[in-house]
Amino acid sequence: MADHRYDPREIEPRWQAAWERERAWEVSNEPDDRPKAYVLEMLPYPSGEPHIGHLKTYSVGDAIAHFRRRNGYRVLHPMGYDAFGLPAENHAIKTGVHPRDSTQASIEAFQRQFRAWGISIDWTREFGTHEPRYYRWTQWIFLQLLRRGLAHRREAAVKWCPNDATVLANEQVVDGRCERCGAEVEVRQLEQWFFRITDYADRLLDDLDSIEWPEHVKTMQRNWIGRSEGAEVVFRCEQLGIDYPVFTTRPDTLFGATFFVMAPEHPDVLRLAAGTDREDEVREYVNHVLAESVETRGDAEKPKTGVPLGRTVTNPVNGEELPMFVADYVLMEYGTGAIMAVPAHDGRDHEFARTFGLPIRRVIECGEELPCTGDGPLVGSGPFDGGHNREAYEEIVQWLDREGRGHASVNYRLRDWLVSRQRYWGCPIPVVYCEECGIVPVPEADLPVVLPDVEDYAPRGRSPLAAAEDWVNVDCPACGRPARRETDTMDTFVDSSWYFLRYCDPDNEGAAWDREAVDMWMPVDQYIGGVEHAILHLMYARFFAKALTDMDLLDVSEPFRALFTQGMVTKDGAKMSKSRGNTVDPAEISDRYGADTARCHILFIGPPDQDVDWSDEGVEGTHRFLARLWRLGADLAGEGAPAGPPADAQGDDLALVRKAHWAIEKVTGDMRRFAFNTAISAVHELVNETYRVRATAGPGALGFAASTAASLVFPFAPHVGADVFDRLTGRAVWTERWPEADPDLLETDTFTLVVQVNGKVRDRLEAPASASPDELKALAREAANVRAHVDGRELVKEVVVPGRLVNLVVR
RNA sequence: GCGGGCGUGGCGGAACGGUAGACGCUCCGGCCUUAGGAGCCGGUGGGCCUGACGGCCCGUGGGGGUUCGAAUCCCUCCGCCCGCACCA
Repeated sequence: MADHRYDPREIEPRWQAAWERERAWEVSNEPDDRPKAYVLEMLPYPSGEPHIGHLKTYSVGDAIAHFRRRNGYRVLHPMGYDAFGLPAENHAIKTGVHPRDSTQASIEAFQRQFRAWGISIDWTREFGTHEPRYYRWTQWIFLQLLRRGLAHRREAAVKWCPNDATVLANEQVVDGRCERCGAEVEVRQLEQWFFRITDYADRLLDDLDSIEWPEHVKTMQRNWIGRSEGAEVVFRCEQLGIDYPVFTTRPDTLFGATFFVMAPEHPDVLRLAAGTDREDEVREYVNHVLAESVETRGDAEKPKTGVPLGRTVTNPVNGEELPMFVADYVLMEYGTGAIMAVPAHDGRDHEFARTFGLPIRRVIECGEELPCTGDGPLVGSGPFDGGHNREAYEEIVQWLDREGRGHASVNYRLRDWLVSRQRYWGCPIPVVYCEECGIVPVPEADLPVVLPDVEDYAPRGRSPLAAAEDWVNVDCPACGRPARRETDTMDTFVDSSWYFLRYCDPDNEGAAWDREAVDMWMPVDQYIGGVEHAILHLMYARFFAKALTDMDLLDVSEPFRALFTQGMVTKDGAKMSKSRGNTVDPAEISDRYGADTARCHILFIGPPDQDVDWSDEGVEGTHRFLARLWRLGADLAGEGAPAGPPADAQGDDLALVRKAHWAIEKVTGDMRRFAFNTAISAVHELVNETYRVRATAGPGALGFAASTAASLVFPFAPHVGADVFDRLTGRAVWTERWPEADPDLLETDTFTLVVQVNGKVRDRLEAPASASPDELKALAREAANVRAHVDGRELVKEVVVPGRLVNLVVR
């Protein structure tokens, strides 16, 4: 007789040991006859202990991995750590603990938790991105990009975080602040390493149509790439004999241009003003703007400022001389850093014109007040007058092209990816600077360039690596003369842009991956992670896949075929944070209730793609449910109940067997659409129903219902699922084929016919499933409560929905 | 400002255009028990009529529309959330 207490502390380690012993989740690279499925959750950044968000991500991913396995797939489900990064380094600055040590401690905490949660991971493929055996190949990829011209070094105005003393990628600046530490970001002119992600802008945009991603994530990526079609138009400054091209999306408004504006960073601004009476004023203005924080500068609400340059340019379409200005609302990094201003049809130009008393000339009759951006016939536009602006758009572009004054053009918001970081805890950039040879790549045979130990991690505006003199000074690989290593490290997003490839072949010492291994497993069939990576990581990884494919190192230009973004876990409706004191520690939950309860509950409380609120009361309910299932299984097993359904079940037996098949059908459908919350509800129903007929149903039906519940709950609560299934059947549920509902048992002899009169429910009655529409109508008309609403009125229509309802329309 | 999403009981949430509120939490009642914070069974949107069985009305943010029938589709307004934002 079983001990009748559900004891996860005994059950969970026992099954975890069994899975480890059997290497249940390991897959080899030897092909077999099963189709492959690569199920991957975004790799964790190891900092401290796992939080509740990790529990959710890996609970979702594990449910998918289990479901695929039991549907006959060979599932690759690996784990690793995104181990380089600022937090470990900042911690090192504060405490003196080497980032490697604090990172290692955190990795161990993650490993412990993931094992305690019973996540089905192939641990043989595990690695951290900070290990030389991994980052050797990150460096190798850098060299391949360098060779193809996709990595290059250039001076540019870049975002600088004064607190972290490093440059940042555009994507890491949020509202003018450093994404990591919140400090206001400055702009600095520095020479840095970039990846040419902009070369891939169109493909990054177009290929979104080929992948199964949430629409809102695709939209975010499209907006970030920000493709705009328009024209480049050349305005000439006759005084200096220089042509200034501008980008515009509105060539149709060219006759409405009344002035011309350049960005303060434009290299010609001071040169243009030189010698005019505006020279001092311009210099002062430019200095003032450059000192402004990105946040202040970017505020669209603040009043327009600017200074005349004392020069003019010629409008190519009508020969008009337009006064030139410098103003901070024009950005150097977009278009050409200069614009034609059409105050009648652009809000910002309008505002500027009003402030400076500049002419505003309407060129489109759109029937609205100025400034307007609507469509209509052109006016004041010379030969183009009267034509609709949409058509004039094309005609004007053609005219510009013919005259050699412009051409159709496309612009992107996307910038090249700035990858240098002046920080210690990252992957060293494998190049050497030689006075004779310039930038020299480290020979592939000399990789990895191992990150040296240093004493002082504090950033001083240059990488802490610069202090490691022994390491920095090397012989030039090309000419052998003394040279110096690059001391910047790579953005950690580089590390995570290819890790999913390394999982396919993690131990390869001769190459980043074996082509066959990667061709076999890639792409990732189901990727799971937080929506916070919708732009950064997901864009960079797509770029890498495309670049590597172009280099013939890979066959898949989209790395993640399907993406699932899970919502946040909140507490009391608010984001969890230590400062708010509303954190829920997943380790504490799984210690108290068991990992199954923790995992199952986080999936049960709401749709996994939405934000869900954690409640400490609610988790008791899930624990109760699992305990009920376990006790049911233990009791029935103790009574020797067979797990097979009775051959010709009747009465309660039949009803219960049907309920089990209903649950199979429901859970299977819900799994496919990631509706884990309703899938778990269906198992609740099956367990509840089994208890209800516990005294009257036969052991065969009861055993079948309980073992089916165990089988269905396994993807969410694998330990309980395995234990109950084993007790009832003696078999390993994880090797069992996912159950299939018997269509005959999903059908019933009768159904509840809902009868409506004028759309309102007036009665319900049991009707034979085989009844024809006419028979259903007849039944409906006879229903007692229906007659009270129908008698004495004219029946004008009868709507029949077979198997569901009849609606009688009366007047 | 532009783009996307959401709004359902006391709470989390269910509902191919077809029984609104599955399942869980909470609360209430019953059984079991020396006891029960254990377990098992039942009830739990609001209002009204009825002794009872049962019945009627209202109800998915507000208003309007399409439909035999709308939480679901369309229009409009309100509120909340997310992304982008002086991008020419």
